[in-house]
This record gives sequence, C-alpha cells and structure tokens, in this order.
Amino acid sequence: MGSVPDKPTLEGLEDKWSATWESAGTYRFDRKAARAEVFSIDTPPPTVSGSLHVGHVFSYTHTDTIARYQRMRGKAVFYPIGWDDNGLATERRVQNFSGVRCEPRLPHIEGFPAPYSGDVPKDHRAVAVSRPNFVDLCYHVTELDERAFEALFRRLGLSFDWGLLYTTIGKDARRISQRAFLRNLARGEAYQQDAPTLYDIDERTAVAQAEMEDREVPGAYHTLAFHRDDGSDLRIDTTRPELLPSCVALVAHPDDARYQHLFGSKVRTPLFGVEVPVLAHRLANPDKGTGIAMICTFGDVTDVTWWRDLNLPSRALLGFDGRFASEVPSWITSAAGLEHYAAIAGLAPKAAQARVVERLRQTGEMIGEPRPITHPVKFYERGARPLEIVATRQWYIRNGGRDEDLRAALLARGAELVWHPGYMQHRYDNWVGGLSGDWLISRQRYFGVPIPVWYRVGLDGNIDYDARIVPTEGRLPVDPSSDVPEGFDAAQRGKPGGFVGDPDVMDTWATSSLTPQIAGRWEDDSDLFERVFPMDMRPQAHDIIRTWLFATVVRSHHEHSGVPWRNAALSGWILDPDRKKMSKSKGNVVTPMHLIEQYGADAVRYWSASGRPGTDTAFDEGQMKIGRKLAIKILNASRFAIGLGEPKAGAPTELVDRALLAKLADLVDEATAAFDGFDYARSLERTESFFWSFTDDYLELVKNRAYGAHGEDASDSAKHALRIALETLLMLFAPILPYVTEEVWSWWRTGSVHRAPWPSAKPIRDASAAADPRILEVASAVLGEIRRSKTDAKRALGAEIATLSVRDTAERLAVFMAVQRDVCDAGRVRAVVTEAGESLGVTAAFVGAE
RNA sequence: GGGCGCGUAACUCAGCGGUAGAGUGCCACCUUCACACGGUGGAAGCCACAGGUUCGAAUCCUGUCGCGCCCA
Repeated sequence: MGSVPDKPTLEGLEDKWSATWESAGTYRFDRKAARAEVFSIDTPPPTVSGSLHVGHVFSYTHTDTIARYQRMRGKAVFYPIGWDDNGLATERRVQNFSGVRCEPRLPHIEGFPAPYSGDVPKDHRAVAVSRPNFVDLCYHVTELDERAFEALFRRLGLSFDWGLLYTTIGKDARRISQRAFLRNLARGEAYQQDAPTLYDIDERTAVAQAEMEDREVPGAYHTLAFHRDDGSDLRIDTTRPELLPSCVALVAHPDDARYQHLFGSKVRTPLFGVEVPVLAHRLANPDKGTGIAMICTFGDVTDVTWWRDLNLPSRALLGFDGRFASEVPSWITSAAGLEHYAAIAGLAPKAAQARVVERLRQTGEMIGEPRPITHPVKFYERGARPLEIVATRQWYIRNGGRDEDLRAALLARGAELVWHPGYMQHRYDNWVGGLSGDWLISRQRYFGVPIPVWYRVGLDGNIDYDARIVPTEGRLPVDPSSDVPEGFDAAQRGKPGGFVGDPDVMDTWATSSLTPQIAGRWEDDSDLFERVFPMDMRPQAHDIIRTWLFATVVRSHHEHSGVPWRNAALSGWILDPDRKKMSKSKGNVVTPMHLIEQYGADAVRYWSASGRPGTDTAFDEGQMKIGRKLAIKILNASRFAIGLGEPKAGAPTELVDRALLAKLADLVDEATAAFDGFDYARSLERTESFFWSFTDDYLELVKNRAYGAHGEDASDSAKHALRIALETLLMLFAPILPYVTEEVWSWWRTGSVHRAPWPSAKPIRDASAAADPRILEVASAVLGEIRRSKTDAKRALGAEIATLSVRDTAERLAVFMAVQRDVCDAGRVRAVVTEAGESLGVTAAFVGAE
C-alpha cells in the first residue's frame, strides 16, 4: 500500500505500471485453469508492414477492455498476440525498404549486405538477390517492424500475455499450417487443378476471389467486323480487340431475335481469319454493345464461364509475364494472320492493342472510331494493372464456392456464432452466398509457408503432378525446394526418376486462417489446445469478414467439425475528419505514438472506447483531451476521498450517502450487462456520467460533513460511502483506463486493480439500506437551482445565502427537507423556508443584500 | 442493380414508444481549503423529408432523398 501524493500527475504512469505488470505477471495466462474458467481470445495478428496508425490502437483497445473485464470476472484470460509477417505485404515492404527484388535463379550469397535500410533513393534500381538472401532480408526487416509494434502495444497498455507471442512465418506456424494443409489434402478438401486463374502479371502470382476488387477504369468500345460465308459482316463490340487471336466463339442471348438465324453458323475473325461458331448463352447481354460478344480465352471471368459451359477450346496466349506468346499459335494458319500475329508476339496487352487497332484500320475491319467508356475491371487489391486470366496449375481449398452442401454447412456455421453487432452476420451470409469458386491458396511468391509437396519426375523427364509425395507430419515444417522427400537423395532433384518440390507458397490467409490453432498450439500441446479451443472471442475489423473470418471458419469446419469461436466482435474503421477511411495509400494516416505522448495512453484509450462496436469512428483529438481531463479528475477526486482518512468500522447512515450507493448499485448492473454484451462503450458512457455527477454534486454535498462539520458519525457515514464508491468506480473504469486506476489503487489498496474482482451490485445495494436513488437527484436539483440563482445574481459560488425559499411539490419538498442540511452546506445557505408549488424553483436572499 | 449501416445542437455522438440529451466549441461569471490540466451557469435542435400505425413517434412501418461500406 502506498500513500496519496500531494500533486498527483499522469506523467510517468505508463512506464511505471507497464514494467510492474510485466514483472508481476499480471496478465499471464493460467495454464491450469479448466476450460470453463478460461476466456480465450483469437487476437488478430497485425500485418507487419512497417506502418502503425491510430486504427491499430482503436480496435486493439476495444478487445483489451473485454479482456480486462473478463479477467476481473475471474476468468483465466488467454490473450495472445502474434505478428502476421509472412506474405506479399512483407515482400513489398522489404523491396521498398532495402532496395532489392527477388530473383530465384540467382545463387545465394553468404553475408549479403542490403543496399539500403529505408530511405531508398527514387532513382534506385532494385538489386536482384537470390531467394534465400531475399528471405533473410524479410526476416530482418520484420524483426525491426515488430519491435516498433511491441513498443506501441505495451505503451498503450494492451494486456497481452507476451509469453504467447507467435509469428505467422515462425517455425510453429509453418508446421501447423503445413499440417492443416496435409490433412485437408488427405481428406480431399485441398486439391490441385490446372484451370484459368486470375493472375497479377506484375506480382506474377495467382489471386483469390477475396483479394480482388473492381475499379472503374477508362476503356473504349471497338466495333469489329467478323465475316460470314455469304460475304456479309457481323459487327462485334469489344473493349479488348487485342484478344482477337484468342477468340474461340461469338455469343448472343438465346432470346435475342436479331441473332436467331446465326446460332450454329460459323464466322471468320478479322485479321486472323480463324473460323469460330456463333453460340447462344443466357449471360450474353442484349443491351451491351451490339448484343453479340466475342469469347476469348480469356478476357474476363464471363469468358471463363462461357468457355466452361459451352465446352470451348482454349486458345490462351497471355503468359505469366503478361505478354503474348512469342510462338505463333497453331490455330492461325493464313499467311496474313501469321503476319499480323508476328506484330504482337511478345507484347504486353496495351501495346498489343495499339498494334491490332492499327492493323484493323488498315484492313478496314474496324468500323468507326473507338468510343471511350469507363467500366469496372478486376484488379488485385494491391495491384497496379488489371488482372489477366491465365491457365495455370494451382492449389485450392474447398469453401462451398462449387458445392451447395458445403456452402449451406458454412452458412450454418456462421449462424452458430454470436455476432457483435448482430447485423454483421449479413456480410458473412452475402459473401458465402456469392462465392463463385473454391479458395485459391497457392501463390507464386517467396516469403511464405511452402506447399509441403513434392512430385515424381517420370523417366521421360516430365513432372508427374499426379504422383505427389508428401512428408510425414513429424518432419514438418519442410521446404520442398531444399528438403528431400523420404526415400530420395538430394542428387535426384529434377532428374528423370527423381523428384521436384512444389515451388509455390501458401497465401497469407491460408496460414492466418489458423490463428486459433497456432496460438493454441494445436497438436503440439493438446493440453493447452483443449483449454482454449474453440475460443470465446474473435475480434476483428468488419472489412475482413470475407477473408479472415470466413477462412478461419472454413478451416475449423474441415478440421474440427465446429466453429472456431463463440463470439465474433467486429470493430469499425477510423475515418479522417473528412470521413474517409484512413489508409496509407490515401496519405491521411495519423501515427499514434505522439498522441500517447501528448495525451497519455488512458486518454487515447478513452477515445478508442468511445467508438461503439462495429461503428466507423472519426479521428478526434478532442475526445482525447476529454479522456485526459477524466483521468486527471480521477486522480484529484481520489486524492480528496482517500485523503479524508479512514472511518471507524461501520456503514453509511446518512440518507444522501445511502442514496449514492443505491445509484451506484444500479450503475454496476448496467456496466456489467454492457460488458457481458461486449459493449465497452456503453459501460464507459454510464460510468463516466455517474462519475461526473459524483464529483460535481455528491462530493460538494458531503464535503463539509466529511470534514467533520456535523460530528464524527456523520463524517464517517460520508467516508464509508466515498470509499465504497471510489473503489467501485476505479474497478469499473479499470478496463478502459488501466493506468490511472492502477495508480490510484496503489495509494490505498494492495495488489493490482486489474486482478480485483469485478464489483457486484448486491453488497452495495445492501449497504444502501433500501434508500431511494431519487433522493440524491432531488438534492442535486436544488443545489443546481442555488448555483443558477447565484450566477443570475452575478455572485460568486461562495456567496452566502441568508434565506433560501424552495418551492416544489409536497412530495419532493419532503425529500428535500430530509437532506436539507447537506444541500445548505454545499450552497452556503443559513436558513430555509419552503412553499408548495407545481415544480422546483428557489429564491435566494443573499447575506449583505438589502 | 442487390445487401447492410448511417442521417439528432456549429462539431463528435448518445437516446430507439411517454415533456429533446451529453461532451466539445461558443458566451458570461467564479482563485470555494481534491482539481485553473479547474469550477458554475447560459444560449443553441421542424431529431433528413413525406406518408402511415398509435391516446402519444426522434424512436415502429412504408416510401423518397443524401452519405458510407460490401457485393454484382
């Protein structure tokens, strides 16, 4: 137990208490707690991409308040933290930070020094480095970034058990990720397929549906003339004339009267003279362009649908490099066609389009000029150029996108969760209902968890993708590009009769979808896992319901035949003052550390906790100022209450004191109900509102009496009530304002407020001895009228009133008379008269006035 | 085009069937012995709009408009 400082201050509380909490193990998870006593949280591992912004402190504070509440409720709180450091975000960060790019064909260089550590000059050309060197740099840079994240999170007072730290590129995560994948594979939930895939030609990797976005971009309709046998032409509108050599058919709506007579006939393509059929399909839009479209393999996802439904040949020409194949394709046979193709071979789509248009003009097969439009085009969400569709061999995990039964089962899993707020479930249902394919998890990248598979190489030297070799689980994690499968030796890599490793890594989501398993050490520590899984709570932002939340449900459904958590708590975004989402790309990011330094961690947390669950919240330093004011007020009010000294044993006896406790008991009920519903904001609002009336009115009402103006018993009554109220308020505030509450706690209590039992309304209500909380409201109302009369008379609040006339209903006057001594003390009133009336009003005769 | 959310004081937001609320900002006053990193009071709103249900609607229903997000 400490003592009350003369001049309490917020400065230095963060360093002092975060160090104390760490050394005392205040937030350490109790490994021996039974499942029913555990509250487990599937913390989002933040993407370590170098930048921190206030969005991080916002949502992590929300979760921390719940964790602290549950801890005070006596739960053993499993509150891990991890860093999501694998994947493309990290690769980009490293490319920008170190000035390098990965070139897998280069040899490893021992002790390779990075060209830069941040501040890469604009004109610098990225230095090509080997894959192992690149991966080393990834580890190095993420380590630096993770240190900055940890410093922020500790300063903010997040009550993680840092002993549970994991990273998604770490050995444990790789092992668990590969193990889960191999189980998916064994059960048929993971499979490989050679199929048209959305592909980012800059990043050179396939992309999943969840990572795509539509962007409105300029384009132009070009009207092309296809030729019929009778010499007439058929006009086709297309935005991608360069794909003409990949044309496999024309298509119109089956009900479109204009084209009925053409269905089943053949036409020849302009320039290339390739014969293609005219077909019918319901997805052809009669209102778009001329109502008849060319199908190319592949211009967009509709082409893929047509290709599949109409059983068309594949004439794909765009390679992984996003360029047209350099060899002339076999289906182009005319001399002119060959010459035209030679003009675009090896070009990227944009350049190829210019060439094709130029030639169409020369041959007169383009009708009129291109008509500019803007239209939605699919992009990788982090990408710069439109996605192309390339036929490649990729790995998928079944997610219901191609299977109605699985889709229904996953929708049912969503319904098993309790959503906070409830309407967020719609987003899940919408997404799952709208899936159009399975989940593509393979990425042609470098810094990620490798797909743990090898393939046999036939005696003819060809890779036999059906002859998979997988490691035993005991060997995990493996890297098939350096590790050798059982029964082979390293010399057989790539040789006839030997093996090759799968070169791909898994997408980040394929690993982060296993955070409950990684944090809970699934299969590595079954004793722990059974105590924490399924977890009680998944906190996350609402924009990644379709990715992280859904993917985690998919993995848990496959592996555990159940949901991964009971509750999903969705937080909103931080908006800048113009109500735009704060994001690095918009350049409107506010970094948090200086805010903590300026206002204090409690104040920043106060602002965060003011944002209601699921609601996007404007960044508002004004709220931080208010939070700081509140924290300072807690210090000073506590100093007053505790400084009065300890009363002799007993309980509150005075009516005003008992009424305060009655009100306090109601508050405890409200705050508890709010936190049980994950609504930290409501708990804060109620507690704060109570606290301000506690300081502004109650403290003023009892101050004189507490100092002993009416004897020791009356003083002790106030002191008892003050101590109960203060202790309770500190506990109610503790989840939101951990530093200032801990500081005050240390002045007069032992242990940590954060391990104190959450208050219960019953003993407080008992101590109120059935007082009516409205008594305090009457006293406050009269005090308010006294203050108003002084302000109206331009008198100081300290001015004495000789006679106060109080007018009100008989019922309220009776209440007032029972507490008039405290009211008169606070209002400096010498004598009181009452008169019956309809509503409250006072008239003051001031001392010294005539 | 479909889904979801939101439109309440100048600002940020609460209230979600019973006489319009808080904080900030603004204005005025006050060094009262916890607090000038303070205190007290005040002005300020057709609760987006239009219908409907109801004794009674900011609150429930329908529609319209505006903003945002997600999906096509």
